Amino acid sequence: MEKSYAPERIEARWRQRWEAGGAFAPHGDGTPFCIMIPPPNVTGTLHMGHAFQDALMDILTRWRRMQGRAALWQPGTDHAGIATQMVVERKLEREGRSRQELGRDAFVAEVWNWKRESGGRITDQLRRLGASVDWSRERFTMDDELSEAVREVFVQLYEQGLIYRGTRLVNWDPVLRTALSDLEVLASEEQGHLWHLRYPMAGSDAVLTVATTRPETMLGDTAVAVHPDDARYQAWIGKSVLLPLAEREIPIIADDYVDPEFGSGCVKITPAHDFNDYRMGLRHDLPLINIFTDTAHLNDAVPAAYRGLSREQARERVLADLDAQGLLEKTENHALTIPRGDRSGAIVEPYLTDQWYVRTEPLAREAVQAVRDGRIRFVPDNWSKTYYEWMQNIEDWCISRQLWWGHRIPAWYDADGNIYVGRDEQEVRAKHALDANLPLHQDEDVLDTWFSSALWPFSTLGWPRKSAELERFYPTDILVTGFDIIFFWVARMIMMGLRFAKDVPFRRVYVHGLVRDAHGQKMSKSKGNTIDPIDVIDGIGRDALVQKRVADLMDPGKAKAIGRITREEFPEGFPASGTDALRFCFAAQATFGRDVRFELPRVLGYRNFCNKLWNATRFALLHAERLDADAPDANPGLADRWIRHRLHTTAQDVAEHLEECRFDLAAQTLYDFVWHDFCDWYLELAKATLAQNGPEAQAQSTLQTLFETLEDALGLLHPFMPFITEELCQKLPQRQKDSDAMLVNAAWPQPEAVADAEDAVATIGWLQDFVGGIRRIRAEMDIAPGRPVPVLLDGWTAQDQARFGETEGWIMGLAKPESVRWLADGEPAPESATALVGNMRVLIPLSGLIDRDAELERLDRELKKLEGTRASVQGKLSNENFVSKAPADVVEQERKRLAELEAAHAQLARQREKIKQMEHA
RNA sequence: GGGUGCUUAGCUCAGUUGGGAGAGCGUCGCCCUUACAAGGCGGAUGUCGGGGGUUCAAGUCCCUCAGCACCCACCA
Repeated sequence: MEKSYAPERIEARWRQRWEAGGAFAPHGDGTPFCIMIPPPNVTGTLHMGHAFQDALMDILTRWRRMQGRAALWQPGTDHAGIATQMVVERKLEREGRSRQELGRDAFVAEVWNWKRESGGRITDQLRRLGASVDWSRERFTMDDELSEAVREVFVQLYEQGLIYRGTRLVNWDPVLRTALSDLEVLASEEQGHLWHLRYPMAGSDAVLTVATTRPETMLGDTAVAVHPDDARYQAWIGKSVLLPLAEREIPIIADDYVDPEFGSGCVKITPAHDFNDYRMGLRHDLPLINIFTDTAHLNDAVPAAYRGLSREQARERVLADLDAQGLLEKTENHALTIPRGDRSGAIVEPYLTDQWYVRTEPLAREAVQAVRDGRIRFVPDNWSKTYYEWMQNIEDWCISRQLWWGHRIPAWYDADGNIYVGRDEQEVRAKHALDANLPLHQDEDVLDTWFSSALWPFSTLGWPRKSAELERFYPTDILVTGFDIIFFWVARMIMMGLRFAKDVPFRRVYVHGLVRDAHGQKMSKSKGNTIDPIDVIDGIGRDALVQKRVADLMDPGKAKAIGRITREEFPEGFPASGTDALRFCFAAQATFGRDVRFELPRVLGYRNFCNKLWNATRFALLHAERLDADAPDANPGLADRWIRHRLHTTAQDVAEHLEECRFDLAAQTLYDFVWHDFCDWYLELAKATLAQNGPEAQAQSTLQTLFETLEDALGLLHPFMPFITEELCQKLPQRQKDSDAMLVNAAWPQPEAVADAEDAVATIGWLQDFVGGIRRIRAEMDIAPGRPVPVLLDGWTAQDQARFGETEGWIMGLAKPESVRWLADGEPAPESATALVGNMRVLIPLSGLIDRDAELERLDRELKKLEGTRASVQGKLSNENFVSKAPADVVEQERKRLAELEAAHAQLARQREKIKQMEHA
């Protein structure tokens, strides 16, 4: 066995063997357990967020599988409409081609090609993480079966009156030239201006001043509004102004919406290009004048001079022209929120179009109820508040997109514009008894990507067929996802699941935080602070890392700064940490309600943990030959009982934490057990036992405990660190017999409770104090660990003697005293350094070894600490209220504690006095 | 304007129903002790953001202020 752990040597082998062995398909007839992977973009690459999320899902899946559940982790990818279309369009652009040039069919074929080429990348990366998804069930949102589910849901919703086509203002992305849902629009706080424009009164010399942040839209104004109670404008209501430049007369109306305090108290109304104005237009029956093309250039509805200008050009031109006419009163700086498309970054334009909508209110009502009555639980629970908040204010969902990549809307039109919705053209013709010669054309638009994602929990399982998988695995057990898509995805899955699969899609939703960089910054390509999880696993050189970060930057000017910062932060690049260390790191960081900062040193810490585990196994294997499988069961020794008890409680705690999705606590518990209990103490104790010439039965008991504990620890760690645990487990002597048995298929360890654990815990604790005391004196007095020192014991009890009798061999091995002598009652001790074990004093005589002043200083420090604690306990106990009101057991505990503190203090004080006197003598 | 979360050691974070402030990393000292120097042993380090309240007792519950972050929202 290699002296050090080298992850790259073991991971590929096990990935291959697990998959070949069909380990990831659900098997057995245990209670089903199912997790749906949030399908990543098919052409995307794995980022830290995925790795984090996938690590957690895999921990749950592997754990449940080991518990005997028929576990299915359903994999697959999403077609990601806009994102994928943009990527392919950009690729075409580089090749000097364009989507429009190709035409729809050729373009879609091009995207499929792209998907075939690059679609395997993210699934390969998922494999690298050790994700135990059932690859045989991999799905894609545009698979035939899933597309069928999409059409089925669309048709049924339409028939239920929950899908309709409507003409309204939508969020229009003029760069992508498609409608967007509300969720795809992000508000960004930006610095702008507030322009005060003068609108002359019709048939009068007076002017009305309106304030606006978008002067270019004035060409589409169809009214000016004031507050009905605003004294300044009472006389004007009902009259009209002459709209400058456009030379149209528009009315002055009164509406509560207007805030008299803001600007001039007078608002221009552009119903076709502003959501508020649109609503006001409806209230006052105002005409709508659309002045934009779908690329946000001015159209023919404006005077010839402005036609064809972009929004930006139009603004300048309008302002200049107004100014020239003396109609620009003033310009103020003004901060405002600007809506931008989440993909393109373009300023979104409210734009009047025909789109398809889902009526969400009835669906949302059912979806809220499912969370209210606990059929779905958010973990942590506070996310349910966010969910309610949104669901109660939900707007209808615009589901049509003017894209080519996606599920085409199953609606057909005849020449008269009649709409026919159906599963396919044939069905539509049959259903509406349409003549075979009547020309029909299908809606050009595709559905919002999230429409098919919303069906994922049941479409992947075979719906609308009543498949066995659907029957077995739906509702799924838990969804693991980020808070950023609660609205996009989680809420919509709940709505669709309840309506079509007739039950909740999952029973719990575990919401994790965002993975940020070490400084708490969001990772992004443009900031140049992204970290590829695969690079953490395999390691990457500094220069390669820099190169990766500066490649394909939107703003190449940033390359230099990014390079500098990267070199500074990672002068050595990343060392290879291995998948297990990365996974364990994620688990350890997965606490509730907090984003996680990814710090390389922490991963390295867990790589060291892997190495520790590796070497602990190596140690055990050195003794494998001595293990006699046929040895009769001996009475387990003290240390054996102690470690078995610790193993038992560890296993229980880990399972409890996992039930509650406290991955951090589970990981911490395992880390502590393996490193501190098993390696630091038990292996050292076992070493001593095995080295001594004691009875062979005792050695065999130790060996049995050693190997069994190690095997169980590997089992408990397996969901977190699948590769190294599988590798090490195979090497254990008890595993050698059955070479086909893999840990991935093993049962979750359930170590037995130890009957007389209390005694073992107390005695080992006593031993730890004893050994620790001597070590501390050595360390502080600069006595080399190997140098033998005589030890005297004073103030001991029969119990101390009994315990020493049980642990003498270990103490001699671990603390290396030259000799141990029990002082008789009243026997004078030489001046010594002191440690306390309970009330017994462990003394190491000063002669020649110990610095008297240093020991006095040390004692003073100890005494001061004791005095501080003592004072606080005394304070409590001398408080009558505490004694009378606190529970009796708490009071009793404090009394006991005070007695202990006082005894300890007395012992040390006595010791100090002694040294002091001897000094004077 | 509504809503949520965070503030604990130099750094990153645990601290479950109120009852002796913890871990990892870093740091300091000693040690290449035959599983592991990616290691061992030991040490130091905290007005638990500020203020107020409830309580015998508050990092933990309540109020308030401050700072940071995020989400939602139609003020031109």
